[in-house]
Amino acid sequence: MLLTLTEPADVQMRLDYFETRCKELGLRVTRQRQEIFRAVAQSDKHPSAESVFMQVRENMPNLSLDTVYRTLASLEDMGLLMRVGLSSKARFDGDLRPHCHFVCTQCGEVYDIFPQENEQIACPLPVRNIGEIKQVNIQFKGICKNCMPH
Amino acid sequence: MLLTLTEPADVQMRLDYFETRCKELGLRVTRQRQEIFRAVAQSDKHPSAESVFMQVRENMPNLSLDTVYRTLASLEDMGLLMRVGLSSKARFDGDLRPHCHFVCTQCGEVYDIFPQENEQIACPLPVRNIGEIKQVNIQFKGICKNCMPH
DNA sequence: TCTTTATTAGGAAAGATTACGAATATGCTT
DNA sequence: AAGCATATTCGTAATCTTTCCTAATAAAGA
Repeated sequence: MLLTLTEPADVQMRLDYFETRCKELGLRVTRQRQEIFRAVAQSDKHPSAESVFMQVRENMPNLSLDTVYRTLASLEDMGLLMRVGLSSKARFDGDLRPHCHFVCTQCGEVYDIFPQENEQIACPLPVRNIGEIKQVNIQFKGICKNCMPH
Repeated sequence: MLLTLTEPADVQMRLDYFETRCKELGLRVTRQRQEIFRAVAQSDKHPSAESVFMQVRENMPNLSLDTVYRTLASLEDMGLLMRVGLSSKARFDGDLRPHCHFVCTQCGEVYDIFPQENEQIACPLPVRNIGEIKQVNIQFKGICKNCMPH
């Protein structure tokens, strides 16, 4: 299968936006942040922290793994990249009726969301070209009412 | 908020189905498996491995954590429960256009799925009652074509 | 250039999950 | 009911992923 690589121009635009965003938020534009963001922005491979670390390290041998984790988390907070999946701790659900989950990023609580009668969850997308689906997982992330500053 | 607890009768039905399923697959119905499955089946709290461990341990002080992890994984394979979220390793995506992911449970590869022009991803569900949504995550799990026994 | 202070490197610690060998108990057979 | 074969479990150690801590570093404004 052919994967379309992100255009360099596009990456440059994103890097520019990254700098803008940093300045907006009063965050320093360090070389580490730039390179780490670039590594994710120009990849189609959904890299792990470890693989970002390996790649950026080629040009920055002193980069620490902690910095990668810290930076990826802050880039996520800044809305510059998204984390695929959830937190590092597995949670289980014995209820197999089709439903979604709302995960509170503050307290970690997981809420069930059952679709209304007339609502369809299933998204009939061109997934079948990729493989055989065994399971669908729809998650919302946000702040739950308990954690909201009333 | 009031959470409806799963009916006991329902749990008993699930336990029966659990036994049937074990026998179908030639797996032994051990007390550990029963109790671990029961703990998840009768909970609305999306428990973690650790909390299942703690709970079942009250009546089985010798239960080992390894057994909990092993059993939860096999129950997932058997289709008796689902794992909320993904694997233990975080993956990141710099592409913020709305799209879904297909995760191959065999090789771990993550594929992007972009919706067609006329397709809507967003599911307008009663999520707003729970909190403020920051992000939506739609994942498909299955076996990708590369890993399928052609 | 100088100063302030956010950020990083490096290693150690914590947290979550898995691996391993000896002991146990299930399901089958008699 | 007893015995057997072997899948499963226990207990602990090891691994893997992520986070914490402190001195050193470097970005941004004066």
